[in-house]
Formats: sequence, structure tokens, C-alpha cells
Amino acid sequence: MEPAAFSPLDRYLSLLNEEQLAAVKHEGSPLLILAGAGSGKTRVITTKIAYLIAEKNVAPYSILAVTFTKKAAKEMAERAVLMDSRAAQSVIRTFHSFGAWFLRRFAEDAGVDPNFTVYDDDDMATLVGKAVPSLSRQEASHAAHKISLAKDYCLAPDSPDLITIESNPDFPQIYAEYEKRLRVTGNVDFGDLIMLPVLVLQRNEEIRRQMHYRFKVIMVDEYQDSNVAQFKLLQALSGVEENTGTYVCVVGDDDQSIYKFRGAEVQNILTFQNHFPGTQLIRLEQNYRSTARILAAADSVVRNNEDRLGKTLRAVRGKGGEPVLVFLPTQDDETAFCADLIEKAHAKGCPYKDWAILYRTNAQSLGFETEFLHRKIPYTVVGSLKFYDREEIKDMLAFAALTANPRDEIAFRRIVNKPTKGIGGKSQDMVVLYSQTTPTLDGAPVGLVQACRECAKQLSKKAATGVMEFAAIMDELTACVAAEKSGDTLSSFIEKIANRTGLLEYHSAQDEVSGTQRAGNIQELINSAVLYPCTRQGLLDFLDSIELDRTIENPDQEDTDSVTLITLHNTKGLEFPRVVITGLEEGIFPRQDKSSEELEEERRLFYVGITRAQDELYITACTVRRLYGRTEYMQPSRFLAEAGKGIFKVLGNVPSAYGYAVGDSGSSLGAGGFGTGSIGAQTDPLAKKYKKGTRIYHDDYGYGYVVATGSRSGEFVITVQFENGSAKQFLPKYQGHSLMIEDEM
DNA sequence: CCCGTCGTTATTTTT
DNA sequence: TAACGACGGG
Repeated sequence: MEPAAFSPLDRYLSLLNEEQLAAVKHEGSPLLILAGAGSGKTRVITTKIAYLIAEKNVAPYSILAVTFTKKAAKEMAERAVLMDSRAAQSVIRTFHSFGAWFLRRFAEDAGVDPNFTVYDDDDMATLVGKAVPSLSRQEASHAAHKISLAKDYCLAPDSPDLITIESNPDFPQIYAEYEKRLRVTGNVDFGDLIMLPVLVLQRNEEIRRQMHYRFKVIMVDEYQDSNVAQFKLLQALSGVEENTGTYVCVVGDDDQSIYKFRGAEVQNILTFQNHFPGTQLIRLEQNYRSTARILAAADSVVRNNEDRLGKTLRAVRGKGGEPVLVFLPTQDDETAFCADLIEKAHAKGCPYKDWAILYRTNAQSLGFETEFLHRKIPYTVVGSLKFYDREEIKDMLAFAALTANPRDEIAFRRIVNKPTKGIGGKSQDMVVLYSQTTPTLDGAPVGLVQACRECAKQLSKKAATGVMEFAAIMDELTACVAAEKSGDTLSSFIEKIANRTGLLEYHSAQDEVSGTQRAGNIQELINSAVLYPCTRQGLLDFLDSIELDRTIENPDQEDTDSVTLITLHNTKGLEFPRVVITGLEEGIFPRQDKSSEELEEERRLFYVGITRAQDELYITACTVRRLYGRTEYMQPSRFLAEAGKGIFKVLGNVPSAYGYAVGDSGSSLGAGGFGTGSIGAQTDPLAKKYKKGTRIYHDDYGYGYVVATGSRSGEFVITVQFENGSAKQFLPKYQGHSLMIEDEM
């Protein structure tokens, strides 16, 4: 590729298709770009930024572009700058990082400390527990979760609508107590990063004007994932109700909205045109990623949804091979089938990294891990353990956070006694209480480090020595970043934390006994700070970058050749040449009995999974699955039948519950030999045991009669009508142990 | 303070 | 089934 930095804009425009070009050049009204999977939306946004700067004389700094993930923001910024270097002055950030920027700037108006750090879910739960001590740990974390959700919907503690989030009548008070406690620390949680700016903008006309003056163009990517608070932020920033003339452009795909449980509101995109009058809608329907038959499968699934704006992807690539749907007897056959596929392809030269195994729940990765380990197939599990959630890292960062903000109660409690200095919970309570009830001259609470020193005489001898030692450590750390212009990087500060506090030693000792690599992780954290100066501001920037991006940056993951094991949710934005979507069974995917709205979201999740595949797509479903220690008979996912006939090439023993017969009954699996569990039904001796009319007792369902027998996937299956009214199907072969026949009792 | 045992509980998780 | 948290003994 030749250097692009000085290429004329025209060259970039020439790369666009007709719809993309229209989206880039559109002006004069709000714009909603419905961008299907793989339709090149990032290219459109970045080109649009460059176009506005180069052709429309829009000042770069007056362009605001927000996304949801740091990865996406980074990519967008890089690509925009590549097209026009002036884009470096544009504000291209995640929603949350924009919120943090805003809040530091207007900290006083928002009632927070400009040096705030961001509390994560864990910290929230701890703080709820401290604010309302009567709550159990579990209740506290449940309440914390609901508080997050409330903030996603922009609901304050006194909002009557809280009842829609949590029916517990005590909840508003818990929320209020938590808020009180949080404001004392001066810190914020993730929800605040969006909600507080909204509140500031809503009640302060001057600040609102300032923002309107600053930002003339606002673009939002992945708009289908926005929550109510983010919608309100967009509303306030753009001043759409005040006719500021700010140009608003949102890009998203309603069919890929899969985060409702976290507050994402599909209605934002579905009703965008109502809130932004005169909106023009442009659909990007040309798909550059997948072959046509894969797209047909995706469409056949998602068109069963009612609540969507509707679009049809057109494949730019060829027709491609048929997606394959495989019915397997058990989950062990499923893992074996996947391993066979991968091994066979690998023997023909296909790298492991071309493959991704997708599943609905993390727990499903286990079977694949075991099998792959056994067969020596290299794999990488995405999203399980997060770097910044590790204990040693949280400890390190707590010291850093407390240095930045000495009122950070959560950080203080986390590390004041780590490694142990004889400062128990009671001593901690005393210091915290003293800090919160002893205002300094300017009315702010006295810092916790200072409180340590002032409380020492009231504590036990052991604790007093401990807090003085702790205060001395904190003083040294504070001094370390106080010098405004030392040549050092922040690494030296982080390193000082590791050594001076004893954390490195403490965690190294842990490594010895439990074979972990905490010391290595700490070293990695030290290395990652090298990009920041060893100053107070450097520290704040470092903490910001971490709080707002908690994903693992595994450097050697890129060039390693391994199969990806990943939840469907985590695949968004990714693509793989060969994809297997596993566990297409009722109760697993879609999960349990979902309301129709939730069912639509599950369907979108399936759609997201399918559209990850570039060349080959396999879908598996098992007849029997071990679930919570029980062996359950599974029905094929309703999504499979919904897809309709002719979409998949069907292999394996087709359950009758899947509404379509295999075209060619002799279809054996080319891969061969995975149908290990199948036996002929007619010769099954179990058929004699469980005849129609046999009286059965089941631990969970009580008494009932066998009302039907039959064969599914080559297995003998019975239907039992229980006296409690429910009817269930069982495979005696696997479930015989839980089916008692009355005669034998 | 650490370690073992028992009992409980089972989604998805950008920031 | 298995993993994790709570609790009690050494």
C-alpha cells in the first residue's frame, strides 16, 4: 500500500459505493445511517470526517465523534487522521471518555472532584455495602447493579420511574445513600460519566451554549447500543430542541442491538427520526464480508423480528458454500465434531486462527477447552479473565487512585492493610468516619491519609503504627508525582508502588504457592505506564485510560495461530473465515422462556453470530446436554426452523421437532465418524421397559404416565404426561436414572 | 491468618 | 457438574 497521508480526498471518495458516497456527502438535516454488518461503516464515518474538514471547511475541533469501545474509537481516529491529518484535532472518543473529559472540565458544576477516578461494578457494590450496612453482600451487589441500570436510564434517586428498574420499595433510599457516599469521595461510577454531564447541560444554559458553540458536528457510531442517558446527552449536546443547527449523524444497525440487559435501548435507533425531525435515512446494504449463502441465512433469521427498520444485505462476494447445520447426539459429539473439522482443515493448510467457536454462555467453553487441550489444538478464550480485574492489578491501581484522590474510600479500604499491618475493619471505619466528618477550611473533607495521622492516637498501638507507616508510604508516592518536570515516566511511579508498598513481594509469594503469574502482571502494568509522564496529570491520564478500557491487551495474541473460543456477545465487530455457532437448542439459545421482546434480542444475537462468518458457517445442535449436573433432552432451537427450508445443508440425525426433513436421507457426514452415540431405535431394549401407559415417578415432576414413545435422532424417546399437568420428553438411555418405574419401586 | 469443607447457585457485559 | 463464597478449625 502506498502512503495515504497526502492523497487527495477524491481518491478516498472513489473507493465508496453509491450509498456510502451519499452518506458522506449528505448535509442539511439529521442523518441516520443504517449500516448492515460488514457494510464498511467505519470507512464512511472516517471519510465523512475528512470530507467535512477538506471540502466543507468545518473546523476539525468542532467535530465530535463518539463510539462505545476504546478499540473502535482508536481505529476511527487513526483512520481519519490518515485521510486528513487535521482530524487529529477532532474529538474522537468513547462516550464515557467524552463524559470524563466533560466532567473534569465542569467538575464543580457536577459536584465531583476534578481528580476523580471511576469506580467499577465491584467498587460500587462495596460502596453500597458501606452506605447501607444492613445489606448482605449479595443484596449490595444486586442493588449496585440496579443503580447502574437506573443511571443508564438517567433516573435520579427521587425519580418515580425507579419502580420500573427495581420493585423493592427500599431501593430509592439505598440509591440515595449510595449517591451521598459517592459524592463524599468525589469519585464517580460509569453511569455518572454520562448522566452527570446530562444533568449539568440540562440545568446550566451557559455550559450548554459553550458546547453548542464548540461542537458543530456530532457523529455517533454503534448507535443501536446507546442507552437512554446517552440519547439525552446527544440531545443536549446537539441542542436539537433549540435549533442550534448542529449537524447530527448517527450510524448503527438495529439488527445488531444485543445489549438491552445493560441498558441499551433499541428504541433509540428505531425512533431516532421522531426526535430529530427531518432526518434522512440511508441504508448501507452492500456487504463486503460474507458470501451470499451466509447472508441469506442471516436474513432468513432476522426477518422474523417485528421490531426493526428493515434492510437486506447484498453480497459483493460470490455465492459461496452452503452453511451447514449439524444435529449431534451429545455435547461431547459437538466438541469432537468441531475438533474434527478444525483438524481436517488444518491438515489441508488452513490455519487455526481462521476458526472461531461461538457459544451463548461462557460455561460452554469448558468442553471445547478440554477437548482441544487433549487434541493439542491451540485455542484462545476471549473475554474470560480481564487484566484489570485481577486482584494484584486492582491493588496496584488502588494505590495510584488514592494518590490521585486522597478521599477515595474504596481504594483506601482496599490497600490500607495490604500487606497486613494490623489495621482491621474497625480501625478503617474510624479513619473513614473521621475523614468524612472533619471538614478542612474550604469545607471539603480531610483526606484519608491525613486522617490516618490525625487518628493514630485513638487507635490501638498496632493499628497506630500501621496507619503511620501507611501514611508515610502514601506521602512518598504523592511526592513522586508532585515534581512537575522530572524526566521520568510514570513507570517509575508504578514501580515504586510495587516495591515500596510491598505488594510485589506479597504477590510474588502468592505466585510461589499457587503457580500464578501475578508478579508478571504487575510488571506488565509497570511497562504500560511508560507512555505517561511522571506527573500528577500523567497519573490522571493513565488512570483514565485504564478505567475506560478494561479489556486485555494481549500483545502476542495477534500473531499466534489459535482457534478463537468466544461468546456470541463478544464477537460483535469481529470476523472470521470459518465460524461454528454451537448449542442451538431451546433453553440454551434462545435462553429459557423469553418474552417476545427478549426473544427478538436473542434472534439478533444469532444474526450477529452468523454475519461474523466470511467463508464457512457451521451450526450445531445437540439432542442431549448435561445441564447443572442433569442430563437434559434438548429441543432444537426455534431459530433453526424459522430459518426455513433450503438455507442450510443439514447433517446428522434430524429431530422431528426441527420442521424440515433432510433432502437426502443418506447424507453421511463427510467428516465421518462423529455420530458415536447413535443406535437403532427398533432394537433398543429400553423400548420394552418404557411402554405406553407405564407409570413413572420423577423427582422434579412427580407421577405421570408414558403417553407416547418414538425415535428422535436415532434415540428412543418417551413422552410423559405428569399429574401436575406438564408433559415432558425423556431419553431413557441418558435419563433412566431419574425416571423411576412404579413397578420397580 | 490460612486452609479445608460444606452449601449454594448456575446468562449475555462495550465503559 | 463445577465453581465460588461462607464459615469454622488449626
